[in-house]
Amino acid sequence: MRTEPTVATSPEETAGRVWRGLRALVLERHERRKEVCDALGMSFIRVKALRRLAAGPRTMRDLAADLIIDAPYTTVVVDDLERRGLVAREVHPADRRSKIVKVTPEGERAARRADEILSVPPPVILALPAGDLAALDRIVTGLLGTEGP
Amino acid sequence: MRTEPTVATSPEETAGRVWRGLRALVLERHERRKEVCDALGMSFIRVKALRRLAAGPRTMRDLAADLIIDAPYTTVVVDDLERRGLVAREVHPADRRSKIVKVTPEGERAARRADEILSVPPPVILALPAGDLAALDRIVTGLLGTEGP
DNA sequence: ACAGTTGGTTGTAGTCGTACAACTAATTGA
DNA sequence: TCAATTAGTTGTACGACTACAACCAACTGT
Repeated sequence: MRTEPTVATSPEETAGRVWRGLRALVLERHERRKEVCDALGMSFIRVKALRRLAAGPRTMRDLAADLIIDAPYTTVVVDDLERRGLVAREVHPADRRSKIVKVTPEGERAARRADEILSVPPPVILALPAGDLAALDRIVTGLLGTEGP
Repeated sequence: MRTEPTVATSPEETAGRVWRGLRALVLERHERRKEVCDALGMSFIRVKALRRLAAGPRTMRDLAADLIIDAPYTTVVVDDLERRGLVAREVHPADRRSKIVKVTPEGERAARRADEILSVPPPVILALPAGDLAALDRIVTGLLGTEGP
């Protein structure tokens, strides 16, 4: 496998180019937000909330922290999802102030649908030679592993 | 260099995992929008407009197409950038209806500043082994090349 | 027991972006 | 020449998100 630099040699420069490239790929060429929002008929923050909740029930407080939105707006978002029958609030057994928000079966389906849309890789990635795809897979997995959760 | 799949073997599955990983990396872990907006004191669409114009003068119409916003809002955005002294409108020599928008020297500086912020790669990418970084560079460059401009 | 804190809700106000309608000025084509 | 089109501007209305203030109910520590 060729590993010579594409243009520049300095690691900083290369890393910068790689990063700009990744941003272009994800943000400029293959943004799927509109697509999911249209498909589910809701704003992206609601989609994010739904997917987050599908990953596991959470309190309002934790959901707010995950989405980086404040408590009042979390109420608005969850109210809306609840009205649609996609999530349900339950009182926390150990703290009656707190609510645990769970996805309903229908919410589960909607979240999975969103995941599917967001997961569809752009054709260029699918068209990658097997070796490159495997290398990319290994590197990206590593990049995610060495960070946060 | 190891090229064995990280988990699954099917190319579709691998491509899906890679794509989700790239999205997570760019959108969830290292979103720089807020940072640039704070630094330049303007909304992200204005930053986008400025960077686009810094890449070369354009008519209002073309700028609107680039940013995927409608004509009236383009006027609002360019008005704002012009009030800040970052861009200037000139009448198109061959069509007096049309305006050509150019960045001023100050606009040029602001755009470069935005580029710098957006280009700073996350530490994990900088920490990549030289071989992986080179491979990533080559693959990403290829991915961008096989698509649009 | 009770002051202080926390989880959640309600309401209000402001910004940002989207979508139209309506208009002027300039250009184009029959 | 003149109707139709195009480039840009102005204005208006709306939805989505942000940020506060104020509030209630429930919990905590002393």
